[in-house]
Amino acid sequence: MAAAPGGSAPPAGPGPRLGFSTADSGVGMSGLNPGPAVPMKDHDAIKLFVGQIPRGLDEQDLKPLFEEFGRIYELTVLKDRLTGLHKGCAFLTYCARDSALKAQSALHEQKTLPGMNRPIQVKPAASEGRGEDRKLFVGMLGKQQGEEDVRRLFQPFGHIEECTVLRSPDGTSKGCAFVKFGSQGEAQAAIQSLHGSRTMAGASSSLVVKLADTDRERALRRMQQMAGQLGAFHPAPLPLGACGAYTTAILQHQAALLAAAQGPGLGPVAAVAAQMQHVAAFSLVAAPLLPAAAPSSPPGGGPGALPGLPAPIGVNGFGPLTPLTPQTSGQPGSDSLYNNGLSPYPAQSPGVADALQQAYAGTHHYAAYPSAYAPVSTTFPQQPSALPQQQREGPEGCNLFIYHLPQEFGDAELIQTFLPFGAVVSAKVFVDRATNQSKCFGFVSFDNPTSAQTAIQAMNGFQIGMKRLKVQLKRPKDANRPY
DNA sequence: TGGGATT
Repeated sequence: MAAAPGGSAPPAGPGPRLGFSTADSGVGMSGLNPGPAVPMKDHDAIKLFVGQIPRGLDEQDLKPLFEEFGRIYELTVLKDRLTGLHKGCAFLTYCARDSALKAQSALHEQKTLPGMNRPIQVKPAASEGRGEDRKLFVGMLGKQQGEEDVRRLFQPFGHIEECTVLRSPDGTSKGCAFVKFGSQGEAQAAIQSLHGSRTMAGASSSLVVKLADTDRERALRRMQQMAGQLGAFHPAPLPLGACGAYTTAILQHQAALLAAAQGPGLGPVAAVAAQMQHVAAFSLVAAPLLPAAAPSSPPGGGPGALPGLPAPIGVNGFGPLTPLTPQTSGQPGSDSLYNNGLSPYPAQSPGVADALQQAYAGTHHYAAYPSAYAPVSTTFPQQPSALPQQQREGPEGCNLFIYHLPQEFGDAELIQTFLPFGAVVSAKVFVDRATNQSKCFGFVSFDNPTSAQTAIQAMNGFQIGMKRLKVQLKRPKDANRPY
């Protein structure tokens, strides 16, 4: 085993030694390390767990049994740390990997030692994992870095069993790799030293070195990707309860646009109206969670007054702005959903525009609190149930660039904001990987250019606090390159 | 004002 650099010894186990060894797993152990010359063990040696050993047998007694499969590097009976009592099991490492495999196949559950009712257990120790705890995922590699470059980077930390750079079908690197070490300790040493330690040429962030996904995690990831593949967002699966004040206010704003569209034939705004029906249907799903709609419209042409829509439940159904439906305040659930138990919106019945201002002012107000009182994540709750979506661009003319987003805006809020204008294929707020902070811009893709144009019409210049949203078509990929 | 990935 190669020593880890920087003087930090890998925790996988002691090197060759005689006599006593210190436990590496919190159990007191006495060691046996046979042979006058200190034996070397193979870099790929396997540490075996041996179970169902009679309490009366110590290392010297067990040695002959196991030596017939090869030279023993280390054999240690596990003893209780406090009482020193034999725990009925041991760790066994042969010098050669092959010896371990032979011993396992010859002994594991094949014979029962005297006095035991169950057959002996001989199998790789849990600390050996199944490769999972010594296989690393490496991200943020430069696209030109190949296997050899990656090996050079990792070889100081131990023996590399596998090294694979992930590539697209056309052969270009995906900027990430798998590196499998001979031991867990080597893998951990590499993580400690390399993760975040440098930024590779051509990478957008510092090197990522972490344990690779387990099979289970991988399966989960696959499922999520499948779900993401289903494509455009349909309103129904989105958890509405997590909808934040901003989003709600924006929806109110959209409702205001609708209200302004009372006459026929207003083009894009009429398209919004069509989409709002979509949203109204959507809100039915969440209705049990939400305050009942006001039976009468608020003054000033509020959403309840919208003409031509099936039922006014939709817009009110979204709203945390309880002043619009004051009779609902105090209903179970509404406080925790919408007020964070902190500062209810003032009990008045403003017009939609006012409600908008209130919502933004309120949210900014929260953000000014010490984080212990009003963490941003409370205003915009995490949505563990929201599946990570596949990033997909829509057709030409369907992709929007949105700038001056509120700092707290996440993907979910972006989706909510633009959903009323059409089927959202993807929505992404850009996040600084180092700080996890939003960069306050993002992209939204629709499945048709009309939706995109409608969204620009409705939302470009929309004021939030001191800023106005900038909503425009995304520049084509190479528009920046002058030549 | 651009896509951070898991054989």
